[in-house]
Parts: sequence; structure tokens; C-alpha cells
Amino acid sequence: MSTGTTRAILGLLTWHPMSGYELKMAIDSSVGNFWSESFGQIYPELRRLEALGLVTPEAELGSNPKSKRRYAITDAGREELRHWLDQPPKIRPPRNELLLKLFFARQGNAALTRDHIAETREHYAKAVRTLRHSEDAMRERFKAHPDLPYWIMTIRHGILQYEAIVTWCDETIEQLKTLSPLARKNVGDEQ
Amino acid sequence: MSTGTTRAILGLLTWHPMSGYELKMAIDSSVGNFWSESFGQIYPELRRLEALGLVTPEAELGSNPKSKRRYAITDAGREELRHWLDQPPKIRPPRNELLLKLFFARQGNAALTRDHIAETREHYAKAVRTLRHSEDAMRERFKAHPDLPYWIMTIRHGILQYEAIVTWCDETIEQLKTLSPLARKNVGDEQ
DNA sequence: CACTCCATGTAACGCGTTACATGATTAA
DNA sequence: TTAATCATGTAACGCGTTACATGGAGTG
Repeated sequence: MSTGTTRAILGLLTWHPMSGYELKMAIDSSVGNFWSESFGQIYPELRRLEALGLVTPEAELGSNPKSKRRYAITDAGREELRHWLDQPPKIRPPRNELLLKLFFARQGNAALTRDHIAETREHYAKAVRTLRHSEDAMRERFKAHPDLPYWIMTIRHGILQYEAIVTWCDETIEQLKTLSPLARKNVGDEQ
Repeated sequence: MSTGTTRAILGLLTWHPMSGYELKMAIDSSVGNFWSESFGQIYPELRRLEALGLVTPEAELGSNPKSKRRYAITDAGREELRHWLDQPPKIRPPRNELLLKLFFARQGNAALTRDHIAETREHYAKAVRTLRHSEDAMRERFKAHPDLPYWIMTIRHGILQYEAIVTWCDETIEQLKTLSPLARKNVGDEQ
């Protein structure tokens, strides 16, 4: 009931009724930057939400089990969504494999470490460009949509966050340059 | 073998032999900002690493099953660590519950939304202060340690990242102010 | 007719946390 | 001696991904 996950389904169903497949597509293309769900979660979750009366199948379409089965949110579902929105979000610092490797980087190959940071930099620099385009596109496309300001906020979050990472990568690569000649010599000296 | 997790154990054991309990403490106080392990993982993992010959118990201490059991990294363990360090880190954007709620925030209570952002702001502002202190303390305490530059880099990552979040929170709160009088009116209009 | 995309669903697995059980050691 | 802390370990659970099985519908 209070899993914290799969609430995205209820949120998206406030737009209009959707099938499991449509939900997956909608999640990837709207909240994909900071949320994801897989089919393996969506379909069972829809059944569960139906059993709880939070969503309801749009229409009985008889026998065929492979036809599109759209669900609409119910009043109880809206209530549940509001209740979830009222709760403060849990802040949990995610694991960061890049940082873990960097923490022990002296044990490894300095050149590869630098490469990894550089690749990370490019990844996030590209992501920033994508988000900027997506911000422009949304402002244009949903000019009058009442949800637009909130959507823009989530995009801005990505932009600021990723820009910070790019800055950090640049700073770190500079720092590594001053280090690598010595560090490389040290590698293999252990034990 | 290539789980990606619990490699922190091998990294920390390059410092000196440690018991499961000591590893947990060391993880929390060194890489705790971006990595975590629970006892439920550490103890079984040590057994597994021992079976693979990547770590070895420091000394046989006979019968008592509750006495400290320290493990040292082996040459094979060092080799495995280096191999892992060579692989590019996987970048996977984490789920962000705050952003998911913000995305659907128009369905909820505008005042509470603002509170959530404000609390988030304080959380990260505090984290930045803590990290700054910890950076200073480390520079002082491990002045001559060859790993120091890498440790500082991981701290800098946190500082830049969290500062960006604080900036975003401020920007977002401002934006919400221009919105809330209208948004609040809209709530409950659905259906 | 074959291929691809749309579409629903299940089963298995991986990984991580939490809760629990147990006991040694140390300090009030 | 009682409580807190140190210390090891297991079992259960939650949650999420991946792989698989199935089949409809449209297109070349």
C-alpha cells in the first residue's frame, strides 16, 4: 500500500485512461529522466490497483486476452495519489559507482581513470543539451498546460544537477593531470 | 563475480585487514556519502570472497565463533580489484521521488509541496556544510596520504552536486510563489 | 507469407534492507 | 549486575530487472 513505487501510474492516469503498454511508453517519455518502471511491475501493479479500487478498466472487452485493456483512475485513486503527494519524499543518497572507483583509484590505472571521468563528462554534457532542447520544446508545445511549470521544474533540476557534474569532471580531470605521473609510478608498488 | 557491488570490501582491505564489523564502520565513515553496505551483505560476501581466494582470514582463532575474525586481501584480490577499477562505471540515473511528486504536484497541496522543497533545501545545505568541514579535516589529517587527492575529489563531487540542488530549490521555491495562488484554486476541480 | 511492432503477462533472479537471534566484552 | 556496545550471522522480505512465452495487427 505504501510502497512508494508505482505511484507514477496513478499520476499518469490523471491525464487520461491508459493501458499498461501506454503507461510504460508515457513513463519513459515524460518522467524518464528521474523515474522508470518495467512491464514486470506495471502489469501486476495495475491488477493490484484494480483490486484496491484505485483504478478501473475502462470497458469490458470480453474474451480476447491480448486486446488493449485501458484503466482509468477512480476517485479513491485520486485520493490515494493526493495522500501520497502530501507525504515528504524520502531522501536517500544513491550509490555512485564512479565515486567508489575514484576513491580507490590509486590502486588502478591512472589513464583509464581519466578516461572514465572524460566519458562521464561527455555523457552528462550531452544530457544537458538534450534537456535544454526538451525544455524549449515543452514550453512551446504545452504553452497553456496547467502542469507545465511543474514539468519545467523537473527539467531544470536535471540541467542544474548535470551541469554541476560536468563542472566537477572538468575540475577532476585537471586535478588528475597534476597527479598521474606520480600515481602511475606508485601503482604496483603495494604489498 | 561481476556483481558490481561489495567491491568496496576489497578496496578497504587494501588499507589493512579488517573484520566484517570494522568494514561496516569503515564504509560508513569513508565512502558513506555515496556508498553503503549492510551487515546482511558484508558477512556472506566475506565468506564468498574467502571461498574465491580473494581474501584470507588473518589467523585461525580456534573455536569461539563470536570472536573478531579479520580478513586480509590476497594478491588475487588485488588483481580482481584492479580489474574492476579498469571497467567503466555504469551510469544509471537514480529514481528521484521528490521530482516524481513535483511532476504531479498540481494534483496535491501547494503549501505542502513548498514545504517539501524547503526541507530538501535545508537537508542539502546542511550536507554541503558537513562536506566542507570534512574536506578541511581530511586535508589536515591525511596531509601526506597518497590517497588524499582521490578522497578530496569524491568530497568535491558531493559539494558541487548538493550546491546545485540547493540552487535549484531556491529557484523552484521562487517559481512556486508565482504559482500557488492559482494552483491552489485548481486543486479539487478535476473529474 | 514472413517480419516487425504492439501488447499482455509470468517466472526467475539479483541485490539490498530489515528484523531477528545470539553471545562476548566493557563500563556504569 | 545491568546496560550498552561490539560482533557475527541467518531468514525473510521488498522491489526491480530480465528473460521468456504468447499472440494480435499491420506491412512488405
